[in-house]
Amino acid sequence: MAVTIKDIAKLANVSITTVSRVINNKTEGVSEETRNRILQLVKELGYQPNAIARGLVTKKTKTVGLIIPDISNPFFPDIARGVEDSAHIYGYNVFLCNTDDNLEKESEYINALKEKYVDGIIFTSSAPSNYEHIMELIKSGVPVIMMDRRIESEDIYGVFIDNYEGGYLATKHLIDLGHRKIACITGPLNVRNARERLAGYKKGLLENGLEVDEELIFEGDYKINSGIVGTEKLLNNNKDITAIFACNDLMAYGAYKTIRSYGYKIPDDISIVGFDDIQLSQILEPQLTTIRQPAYDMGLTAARMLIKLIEGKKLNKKIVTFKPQLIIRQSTGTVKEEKNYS
Amino acid sequence: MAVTIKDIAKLANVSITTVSRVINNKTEGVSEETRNRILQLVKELGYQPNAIARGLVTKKTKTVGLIIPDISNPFFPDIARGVEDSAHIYGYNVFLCNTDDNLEKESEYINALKEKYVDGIIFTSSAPSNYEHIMELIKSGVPVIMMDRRIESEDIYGVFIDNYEGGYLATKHLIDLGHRKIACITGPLNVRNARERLAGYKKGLLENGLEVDEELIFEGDYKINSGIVGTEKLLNNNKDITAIFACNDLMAYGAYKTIRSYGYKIPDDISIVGFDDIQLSQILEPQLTTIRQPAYDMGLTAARMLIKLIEGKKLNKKIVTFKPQLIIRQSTGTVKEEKNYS
DNA sequence: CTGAAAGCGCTAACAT
DNA sequence: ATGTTAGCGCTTTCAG
Repeated sequence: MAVTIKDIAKLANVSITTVSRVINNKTEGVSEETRNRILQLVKELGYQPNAIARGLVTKKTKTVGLIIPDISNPFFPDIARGVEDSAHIYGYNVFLCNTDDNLEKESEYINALKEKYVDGIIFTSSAPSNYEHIMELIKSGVPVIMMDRRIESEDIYGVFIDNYEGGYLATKHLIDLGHRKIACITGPLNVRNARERLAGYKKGLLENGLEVDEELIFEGDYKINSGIVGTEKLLNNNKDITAIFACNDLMAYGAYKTIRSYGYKIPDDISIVGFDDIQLSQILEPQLTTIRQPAYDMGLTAARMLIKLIEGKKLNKKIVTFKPQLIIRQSTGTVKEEKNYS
Repeated sequence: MAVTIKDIAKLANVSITTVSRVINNKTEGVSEETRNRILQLVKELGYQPNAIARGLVTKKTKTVGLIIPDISNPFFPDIARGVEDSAHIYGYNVFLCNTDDNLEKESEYINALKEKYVDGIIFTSSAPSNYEHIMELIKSGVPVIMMDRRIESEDIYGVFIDNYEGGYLATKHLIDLGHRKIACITGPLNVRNARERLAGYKKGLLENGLEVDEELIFEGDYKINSGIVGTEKLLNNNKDITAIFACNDLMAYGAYKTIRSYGYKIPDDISIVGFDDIQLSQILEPQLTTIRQPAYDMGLTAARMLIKLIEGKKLNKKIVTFKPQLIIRQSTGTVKEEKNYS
């Protein structure tokens, strides 16, 4: 068996309390001499504190849970990295949980994490409206930071992005370039951020004297394929579209594919704006113009907030909303005259 | 405080032992009647076992660690997902740890995970040759599965891919298409898999009567930028290159960039083969021909092996080596006559 | 079929 | 400055 506090105590001829004190850097109550003696032993024997035993008495495990839909979705690794980096700095480890937007799995993980006494949870829930399990979790006393996807409740902590503003920015950019027939491929509209991005799109249109044409709106699901299918539909029904706002980058990639297969050029024939700015959007040809979400920073912030909460510190704000940023690259351009007047 | 086994025992008028028995589904030793009474109480009170307390006595935590260089590197999310899925099936949770190929961080995480009594660890180490900390970890009794990057020791469990074969496959494909001047952008050569891919490349050349020209080999670091820089160097010094084997997809993307900025066409002027087959390689235009590593399956397998090990079951093989697969897409083509004879 | 008791390794009053 | 003691919530002999 591994060496314990008891072994050290015996060898140092002190009580386990004393050993515990020096292990935990309790400043007072131990003479320099005994402290050194113990530290020496600790090193010699390669003593490692048993976090499980410690957790049993302190009720703190220095462990947090990160519940997300899917780490293979390119939007999440950066978030996860931010969370983990931040956690690591403060001495926490993070449990990774993938729910596939499945409510049952969400509940399963919540239970598992509670049983393992995580100190807190960062949660990107798919729960569109049905978030009792989350409220219950919060009520049970576990600190929770909601992340990226907002639930309607007011009584939560969270890190989000201003999706409305993002949708607006994207649309405005397109309008500024002269586009008038601007289609929108939305996310799944039961998810709040999808509705917000769409609302931003509509605002952009309206504000510039353009009408919202439902024919130009296609409800996707944030996956590549719906970008492909959506663009096909849109293009087939509306020959005069000059621009598409895809509500995430993945669907923008799908749009690329369809547009190419139709023999159109980006941005000469059709401009595209995405949303997220995942790493590969800069690699694509042409590089994707998109609305950047600072995923890494959001992860960093969420973890920092969570740990403050855990450690009983005050938070200035319960909700941090990041500003989205328009990143202009090569997939958007001015409207070609011929098309404009055709 | 949360409800404990004790509370249940009191209310059910039985000892905690009995409660423990039904909680743990010990088949024998409890009458149907008491069992039901207890189960009823468990449900009513929302009892959740305390995994920490349990862990303290059983020395098992149903927890594993996953140590990788960087979850934001697109190669790792699929692996992580495989590991997590597999772990979840068996009731384990996984700690995500990013080391940035930093030996110190590796050791830090090893310590943290040991203190938290993880039942086992899946490890992609950057340790090129310097892997004492890993051997020590293994000696300390923690089951470890090495993953993706092989260390030289024989006395390990691991899940790898046949990198040699992969390098060979890539090169052979290019040769079959008529290429003779084939450059190679390698990974960091202190990493074994990079050396193996390079060796496979050389074998392909030699086997077909071509010479290995060191001028055509550039040592990269698996990151995009080294693909950019490497391709520049290669192209500047060797005007007659008709193909490049980039030892991972990320560097292939870099090569794309440079080749385009030079005004060349892929694959008409230069063919490219990558390695990994990360998700976005199908989205790129032209779609990348590459050597596929089944990342998700590798993760799945590693976790399954680890859990078998943890649970004391026999493993048929200590090392599982996956076969790489050539995925022919659009970035490779036959050599153009003019170029061939110029 | 059920229970009493010990103990996992540690922290935290409460002495001294 | 140091030690004694209780106990965190659970599993596990060992008895009955």
